[in-house]
Amino acid sequence: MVSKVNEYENGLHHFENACRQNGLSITPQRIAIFKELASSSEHPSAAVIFRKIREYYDNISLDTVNRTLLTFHEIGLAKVVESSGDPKRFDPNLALHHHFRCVKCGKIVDFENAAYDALEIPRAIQKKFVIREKRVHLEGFCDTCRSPDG
Amino acid sequence: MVSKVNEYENGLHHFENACRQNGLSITPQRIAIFKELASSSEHPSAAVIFRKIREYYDNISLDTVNRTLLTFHEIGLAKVVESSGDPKRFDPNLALHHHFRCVKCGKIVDFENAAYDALEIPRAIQKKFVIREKRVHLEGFCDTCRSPDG
DNA sequence: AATTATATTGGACTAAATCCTATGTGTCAA
DNA sequence: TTGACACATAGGATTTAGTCCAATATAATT
Repeated sequence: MVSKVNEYENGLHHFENACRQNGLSITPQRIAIFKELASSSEHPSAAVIFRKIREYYDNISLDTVNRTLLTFHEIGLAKVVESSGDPKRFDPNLALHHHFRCVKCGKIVDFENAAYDALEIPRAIQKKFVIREKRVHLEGFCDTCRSPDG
Repeated sequence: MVSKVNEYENGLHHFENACRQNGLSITPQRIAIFKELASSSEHPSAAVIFRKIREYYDNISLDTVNRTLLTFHEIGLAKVVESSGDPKRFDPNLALHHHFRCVKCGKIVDFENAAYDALEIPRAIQKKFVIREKRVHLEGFCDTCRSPDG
Protein backbone atom coordinates (compact mmCIF):
# COMPACT_ATOMS: atom_id res chain seq x y z
CA MET A 1 0.00 0.00 0.00
CA VAL A 2 1.21 3.41 -0.97
CA SER A 3 1.21 6.25 1.50
CA LYS A 4 -0.95 9.32 0.95
CA VAL A 5 2.12 11.45 0.54
CA ASN A 6 3.48 9.27 -2.20
CA GLU A 7 0.18 9.12 -4.02
CA TYR A 8 0.10 12.85 -3.86
CA GLU A 9 3.65 13.22 -5.14
CA ASN A 10 2.94 10.75 -7.90
CA GLY A 11 0.00 12.90 -8.83
CA LEU A 12 2.10 16.03 -9.02
CA HIS A 13 4.71 14.16 -10.97
CA HIS A 14 2.11 12.99 -13.42
CA PHE A 15 0.82 16.52 -13.72
CA GLU A 16 4.25 17.94 -14.46
CA ASN A 17 4.98 15.30 -17.04
CA ALA A 18 1.68 15.86 -18.78
CA CYS A 19 2.38 19.59 -18.94
CA ARG A 20 5.86 19.12 -20.29
CA GLN A 21 4.75 16.60 -22.87
CA ASN A 22 2.20 19.10 -24.10
CA GLY A 23 4.48 22.11 -24.10
CA LEU A 24 2.67 23.81 -21.23
CA SER A 25 4.61 25.70 -18.62
CA ILE A 26 4.20 24.78 -15.00
CA THR A 27 2.74 27.81 -13.31
CA PRO A 28 1.69 28.32 -9.69
CA GLN A 29 -1.88 28.70 -10.91
CA ARG A 30 -1.87 25.37 -12.71
CA ILE A 31 -0.30 23.69 -9.71
CA ALA A 32 -2.90 25.13 -7.36
CA ILE A 33 -5.74 24.12 -9.65
CA PHE A 34 -4.38 20.64 -10.09
CA LYS A 35 -3.91 20.15 -6.36
CA GLU A 36 -7.38 21.39 -5.63
CA LEU A 37 -8.98 19.17 -8.22
CA ALA A 38 -6.89 16.12 -7.37
CA SER A 39 -7.79 16.34 -3.70
CA SER A 40 -11.50 16.77 -4.33
CA SER A 41 -14.09 14.08 -4.52
CA GLU A 42 -17.26 16.00 -5.16
CA HIS A 43 -16.68 16.67 -8.85
CA PRO A 44 -16.27 20.40 -8.39
CA SER A 45 -17.20 23.09 -10.88
CA ALA A 46 -14.74 25.77 -11.93
CA ALA A 47 -16.46 28.21 -9.60
CA VAL A 48 -16.02 25.91 -6.60
CA ILE A 49 -12.34 25.41 -7.30
CA PHE A 50 -11.93 29.12 -7.90
CA ARG A 51 -13.44 29.98 -4.53
CA LYS A 52 -11.29 27.45 -2.68
CA ILE A 53 -8.07 28.66 -4.24
CA ARG A 54 -9.02 32.27 -3.59
CA GLU A 55 -8.82 31.53 0.13
CA TYR A 56 -5.05 31.49 -0.06
CA TYR A 57 -4.26 32.80 -3.53
CA ASP A 58 -5.89 36.16 -3.57
CA ASN A 59 -5.77 37.22 -7.18
CA ILE A 60 -6.13 34.11 -9.28
CA SER A 61 -8.80 34.74 -11.89
CA LEU A 62 -11.86 32.69 -12.69
CA ASP A 63 -10.92 32.74 -16.34
CA THR A 64 -7.66 31.03 -15.55
CA VAL A 65 -9.41 28.36 -13.53
CA ASN A 66 -11.86 27.72 -16.32
CA ARG A 67 -9.25 27.69 -19.03
CA THR A 68 -6.93 25.50 -17.04
CA LEU A 69 -9.56 22.92 -16.19
CA LEU A 70 -10.46 22.65 -19.86
CA THR A 71 -6.79 22.32 -20.70
CA PHE A 72 -6.45 19.56 -18.12
CA HIS A 73 -9.33 17.82 -19.84
CA GLU A 74 -7.66 18.16 -23.24
CA ILE A 75 -4.37 16.71 -22.09
CA GLY A 76 -6.02 13.91 -20.16
CA LEU A 77 -5.49 15.13 -16.61
CA ALA A 78 -9.18 15.46 -15.86
CA LYS A 79 -12.56 14.46 -17.14
CA VAL A 80 -15.65 16.51 -17.66
CA VAL A 81 -18.60 14.86 -16.01
CA GLU A 82 -21.95 14.61 -17.74
CA SER A 83 -24.26 16.99 -15.91
CA SER A 84 -27.17 18.14 -18.08
CA GLY A 85 -27.16 21.87 -18.27
CA ASP A 86 -25.63 22.93 -15.01
CA PRO A 87 -22.11 24.32 -14.78
CA LYS A 88 -19.42 21.98 -16.03
CA ARG A 89 -18.03 19.72 -13.35
CA PHE A 90 -14.65 18.09 -13.35
CA ASP A 91 -13.41 14.72 -12.24
CA PRO A 92 -9.82 13.92 -11.30
CA ASN A 93 -10.55 10.19 -11.38
CA LEU A 94 -9.21 8.92 -14.68
CA ALA A 95 -9.93 5.26 -14.03
CA LEU A 96 -12.96 3.61 -15.58
CA HIS A 97 -15.84 4.19 -13.23
CA HIS A 98 -19.51 5.02 -13.18
CA HIS A 99 -21.76 7.74 -11.85
CA PHE A 100 -24.87 8.19 -9.88
CA ARG A 101 -26.30 11.69 -9.94
CA CYS A 102 -28.96 13.04 -7.61
CA VAL A 103 -31.50 15.00 -9.61
CA LYS A 104 -32.45 16.98 -6.54
CA CYS A 105 -29.20 18.18 -4.99
CA GLY A 106 -26.90 17.53 -7.93
CA LYS A 107 -24.50 15.36 -5.97
CA ILE A 108 -22.50 13.00 -8.14
CA VAL A 109 -21.25 9.76 -6.65
CA ASP A 110 -18.60 7.58 -8.24
CA PHE A 111 -18.87 3.86 -8.05
CA GLU A 112 -17.09 0.85 -9.43
CA ASN A 113 -18.72 -2.18 -10.97
CA ALA A 114 -17.02 -5.01 -12.79
CA ALA A 115 -20.05 -5.92 -14.89
CA TYR A 116 -20.39 -2.34 -16.05
CA ASP A 117 -16.69 -2.12 -16.80
CA ALA A 118 -16.96 -5.23 -18.96
CA LEU A 119 -19.62 -3.83 -21.28
CA GLU A 120 -18.62 -4.03 -24.89
CA ILE A 121 -19.20 -1.32 -27.43
CA PRO A 122 -21.77 -2.48 -29.99
CA ARG A 123 -20.33 -3.26 -33.44
CA ALA A 124 -22.43 -0.70 -35.24
CA ILE A 125 -21.32 2.04 -32.88
CA GLN A 126 -17.70 1.02 -33.03
CA LYS A 127 -17.74 1.10 -36.80
CA LYS A 128 -19.21 4.54 -36.97
CA PHE A 129 -17.68 6.42 -34.06
CA VAL A 130 -14.41 6.70 -32.20
CA ILE A 131 -15.17 5.95 -28.58
CA ARG A 132 -13.20 7.71 -25.87
CA GLU A 133 -15.41 7.24 -22.84
CA LYS A 134 -17.80 4.62 -21.64
CA ARG A 135 -19.79 5.06 -18.51
CA VAL A 136 -23.00 3.92 -16.94
CA HIS A 137 -25.01 6.86 -15.78
CA LEU A 138 -27.60 6.38 -13.05
CA GLU A 139 -29.94 9.10 -11.92
CA GLY A 140 -32.37 9.45 -9.09
CA PHE A 141 -32.54 10.58 -5.49
CA CYS A 142 -29.60 10.28 -3.13
CA ASP A 143 -29.82 9.10 0.48
CA THR A 144 -30.34 12.66 1.71
CA CYS A 145 -32.96 13.58 -0.88
CA ARG A 146 -34.53 10.13 -0.93
CA SER A 147 -38.13 11.23 -0.87
CA PRO A 148 -39.04 12.75 -4.23
CA ASP A 149 -40.77 15.67 -2.60
CA GLY A 150 -38.59 15.92 0.50
CA MET B 1 -47.64 -1.18 -38.13
CA VAL B 2 -49.04 2.13 -37.07
CA SER B 3 -49.16 5.04 -39.48
CA LYS B 4 -47.19 8.20 -38.80
CA VAL B 5 -50.39 10.14 -38.41
CA ASN B 6 -51.65 7.81 -35.75
CA GLU B 7 -48.37 7.82 -33.90
CA TYR B 8 -48.51 11.54 -33.93
CA GLU B 9 -52.08 11.67 -32.70
CA ASN B 10 -51.27 9.17 -30.00
CA GLY B 11 -48.49 11.48 -28.96
CA LEU B 12 -50.80 14.45 -28.73
CA HIS B 13 -53.29 12.36 -26.87
CA HIS B 14 -50.65 11.29 -24.40
CA PHE B 15 -49.61 14.92 -23.99
CA GLU B 16 -53.13 16.07 -23.29
CA ASN B 17 -53.72 13.33 -20.78
CA ALA B 18 -50.48 14.06 -18.99
CA CYS B 19 -51.44 17.73 -18.74
CA ARG B 20 -54.90 16.98 -17.45
CA GLN B 21 -53.65 14.48 -14.92
CA ASN B 22 -51.29 17.11 -13.58
CA GLY B 23 -53.78 19.96 -13.54
CA LEU B 24 -52.05 21.84 -16.33
CA SER B 25 -54.05 23.66 -18.92
CA ILE B 26 -53.56 22.88 -22.56
CA THR B 27 -52.27 26.05 -24.14
CA PRO B 28 -51.21 26.71 -27.73
CA GLN B 29 -47.69 27.32 -26.46
CA ARG B 30 -47.50 23.96 -24.74
CA ILE B 31 -48.91 22.25 -27.81
CA ALA B 32 -46.38 23.92 -30.07
CA ILE B 33 -43.51 23.06 -27.77
CA PHE B 34 -44.64 19.48 -27.43
CA LYS B 35 -45.03 19.05 -31.19
CA GLU B 36 -41.64 20.55 -31.85
CA LEU B 37 -39.94 18.38 -29.27
CA ALA B 38 -41.79 15.23 -30.25
CA SER B 39 -40.87 15.60 -33.90
CA SER B 40 -37.21 16.28 -33.20
CA SER B 41 -34.46 13.76 -33.05
CA GLU B 42 -31.42 15.89 -32.33
CA HIS B 43 -32.09 16.41 -28.62
CA PRO B 44 -32.75 20.11 -28.96
CA SER B 45 -32.04 22.78 -26.39
CA ALA B 46 -34.69 25.26 -25.31
CA ALA B 47 -33.11 27.89 -27.56
CA VAL B 48 -33.36 25.64 -30.61
CA ILE B 49 -37.00 24.87 -29.98
CA PHE B 50 -37.68 28.52 -29.30
CA ARG B 51 -36.18 29.58 -32.63
CA LYS B 52 -38.12 26.96 -34.56
CA ILE B 53 -41.43 27.87 -33.03
CA ARG B 54 -40.74 31.57 -33.56
CA GLU B 55 -40.81 30.93 -37.30
CA TYR B 56 -44.57 30.62 -37.17
CA TYR B 57 -45.49 31.77 -33.67
CA ASP B 58 -44.10 35.23 -33.50
CA ASN B 59 -44.36 36.18 -29.88
CA ILE B 60 -43.82 33.06 -27.85
CA SER B 61 -41.24 33.80 -25.20
CA LEU B 62 -38.06 31.95 -24.40
CA ASP B 63 -39.06 31.84 -20.77
CA THR B 64 -42.17 29.91 -21.66
CA VAL B 65 -40.19 27.43 -23.71
CA ASN B 66 -37.75 26.89 -20.89
CA ARG B 67 -40.39 26.61 -18.22
CA THR B 68 -42.52 24.32 -20.32
CA LEU B 69 -39.71 21.94 -21.20
CA LEU B 70 -38.84 21.64 -17.53
CA THR B 71 -42.50 21.03 -16.76
CA PHE B 72 -42.60 18.32 -19.41
CA HIS B 73 -39.65 16.74 -17.68
CA GLU B 74 -41.37 16.87 -14.31
CA ILE B 75 -44.55 15.23 -15.55
CA GLY B 76 -42.67 12.61 -17.54
CA LEU B 77 -43.24 13.88 -21.05
CA ALA B 78 -39.57 14.48 -21.74
CA LYS B 79 -36.15 13.68 -20.43
CA VAL B 80 -33.20 15.92 -19.84
CA VAL B 81 -30.15 14.52 -21.51
CA GLU B 82 -26.76 14.46 -19.85
CA SER B 83 -24.59 16.92 -21.73
CA SER B 84 -21.68 18.14 -19.62
CA GLY B 85 -22.06 21.81 -19.10
CA ASP B 86 -23.65 22.99 -22.29
CA PRO B 87 -27.23 24.19 -22.43
CA LYS B 88 -29.81 21.69 -21.25
CA ARG B 89 -31.00 19.43 -24.00
CA PHE B 90 -34.26 17.55 -24.09
CA ASP B 91 -35.26 14.14 -25.33
CA PRO B 92 -38.77 13.12 -26.33
CA ASN B 93 -37.79 9.45 -26.34
CA LEU B 94 -39.08 8.00 -23.08
CA ALA B 95 -38.10 4.42 -23.79
CA LEU B 96 -34.97 2.93 -22.29
CA HIS B 97 -32.13 3.77 -24.61
CA HIS B 98 -28.52 4.86 -24.64
CA HIS B 99 -26.48 7.76 -25.87
CA PHE B 100 -23.39 8.48 -27.83
CA ARG B 101 -22.21 12.06 -27.67
CA CYS B 102 -19.64 13.65 -29.94
CA VAL B 103 -17.24 15.73 -27.87
CA LYS B 104 -16.42 17.86 -30.88
CA CYS B 105 -19.74 18.88 -32.40
CA GLY B 106 -22.01 17.98 -29.50
CA LYS B 107 -24.25 15.71 -31.54
CA ILE B 108 -26.10 13.16 -29.44
CA VAL B 109 -27.11 9.89 -31.03
CA ASP B 110 -29.61 7.48 -29.52
CA PHE B 111 -29.07 3.79 -29.80
CA GLU B 112 -30.63 0.63 -28.50
CA ASN B 113 -28.80 -2.32 -27.05
CA ALA B 114 -30.30 -5.32 -25.30
CA ALA B 115 -27.21 -6.05 -23.21
CA TYR B 116 -27.13 -2.50 -21.95
CA ASP B 117 -30.83 -2.57 -21.22
CA ALA B 118 -30.35 -5.69 -19.14
CA LEU B 119 -27.80 -4.18 -16.76
CA GLU B 120 -28.77 -4.55 -13.17
CA ILE B 121 -28.37 -1.88 -10.55
CA PRO B 122 -25.72 -2.92 -8.03
CA ARG B 123 -27.10 -3.89 -4.60
CA ALA B 124 -25.16 -1.24 -2.74
CA ILE B 125 -26.46 1.47 -5.01
CA GLN B 126 -30.00 0.21 -4.90
CA LYS B 127 -29.95 0.19 -1.11
CA LYS B 128 -28.73 3.71 -0.84
CA PHE B 129 -30.41 5.56 -3.69
CA VAL B 130 -33.69 5.68 -5.55
CA ILE B 131 -32.89 5.05 -9.20
CA ARG B 132 -34.99 6.76 -11.84
CA GLU B 133 -32.76 6.54 -14.91
CA LYS B 134 -30.20 4.10 -16.16
CA ARG B 135 -28.27 4.75 -19.30
CA VAL B 136 -24.98 3.90 -20.90
CA HIS B 137 -23.17 7.00 -21.97
CA LEU B 138 -20.54 6.77 -24.70
CA GLU B 139 -18.41 9.68 -25.75
CA GLY B 140 -15.99 10.28 -28.56
CA PHE B 141 -15.90 11.52 -32.12
CA CYS B 142 -18.79 11.09 -34.52
CA ASP B 143 -18.49 10.04 -38.15
CA THR B 144 -18.23 13.66 -39.26
CA CYS B 145 -15.68 14.69 -36.65
CA ARG B 146 -13.87 11.36 -36.68
CA SER B 147 -10.34 12.69 -36.68
CA PRO B 148 -9.55 14.17 -33.27
CA ASP B 149 -8.06 17.29 -34.81
CA GLY B 150 -10.23 17.43 -37.91
C1' DA C 1 -70.76 34.29 -20.74
C1' DA C 2 -68.57 35.33 -16.38
C1' DT C 3 -65.27 33.98 -13.05
C1' DT C 4 -61.06 32.46 -11.41
C1' DA C 5 -57.01 30.23 -11.22
C1' DT C 6 -53.31 29.45 -14.13
C1' DA C 7 -50.10 30.76 -17.91
C1' DT C 8 -47.60 33.90 -20.77
C1' DT C 9 -45.00 37.92 -22.02
C1' DG C 10 -41.18 40.86 -22.08
C1' DG C 11 -37.98 43.09 -19.68
C1' DA C 12 -34.87 42.99 -15.84
C1' DC C 13 -31.66 40.34 -13.50
C1' DT C 14 -28.23 36.62 -12.26
C1' DA C 15 -24.80 33.51 -13.27
C1' DA C 16 -21.61 30.90 -16.27
C1' DA C 17 -18.27 31.16 -19.54
C1' DT C 18 -15.58 33.29 -22.96
C1' DC C 19 -13.07 37.08 -25.14
C1' DC C 20 -9.69 40.73 -25.13
C1' DT C 21 -5.50 43.19 -24.23
C1' DA C 22 -2.04 44.86 -21.28
C1' DT C 23 0.98 42.93 -18.07
C1' DG C 24 3.57 39.28 -15.98
C1' DT C 25 6.37 35.10 -15.82
C1' DG C 26 8.20 30.32 -16.89
C1' DT C 27 11.58 28.41 -19.92
C1' DC C 28 15.52 27.91 -22.61
C1' DA C 29 19.87 29.17 -24.36
C1' DA C 30 23.91 31.64 -23.90
C1' DT D 1 22.86 33.81 -13.86
C1' DT D 2 20.86 36.57 -16.96
C1' DG D 3 18.24 38.06 -20.92
C1' DA D 4 14.87 37.32 -24.44
C1' DC D 5 10.81 35.45 -25.96
C1' DA D 6 6.90 32.81 -26.13
C1' DC D 7 3.39 31.64 -23.36
C1' DA D 8 0.10 32.53 -19.45
C1' DT D 9 -2.61 35.38 -16.43
C1' DA D 10 -5.57 39.19 -14.60
C1' DG D 11 -9.36 41.77 -14.77
C1' DG D 12 -12.80 43.89 -17.07
C1' DA D 13 -16.08 43.61 -20.89
C1' DT D 14 -19.06 40.74 -23.41
C1' DT D 15 -22.02 36.90 -24.57
C1' DT D 16 -25.18 33.52 -23.54
C1' DA D 17 -28.17 30.61 -20.61
C1' DG D 18 -31.52 30.74 -17.43
C1' DT D 19 -34.59 32.67 -13.99
C1' DC D 20 -37.48 36.16 -11.78
C1' DC D 21 -41.16 39.39 -11.64
C1' DA D 22 -45.34 42.07 -12.38
C1' DA D 23 -48.77 43.10 -15.62
C1' DT D 24 -51.70 41.07 -18.95
C1' DA D 25 -53.97 37.32 -21.22
C1' DT D 26 -56.34 33.00 -21.43
C1' DA D 27 -57.99 28.10 -20.52
C1' DA D 28 -61.15 25.67 -17.71
C1' DT D 29 -65.22 25.51 -15.13
C1' DT D 30 -69.81 26.85 -13.81
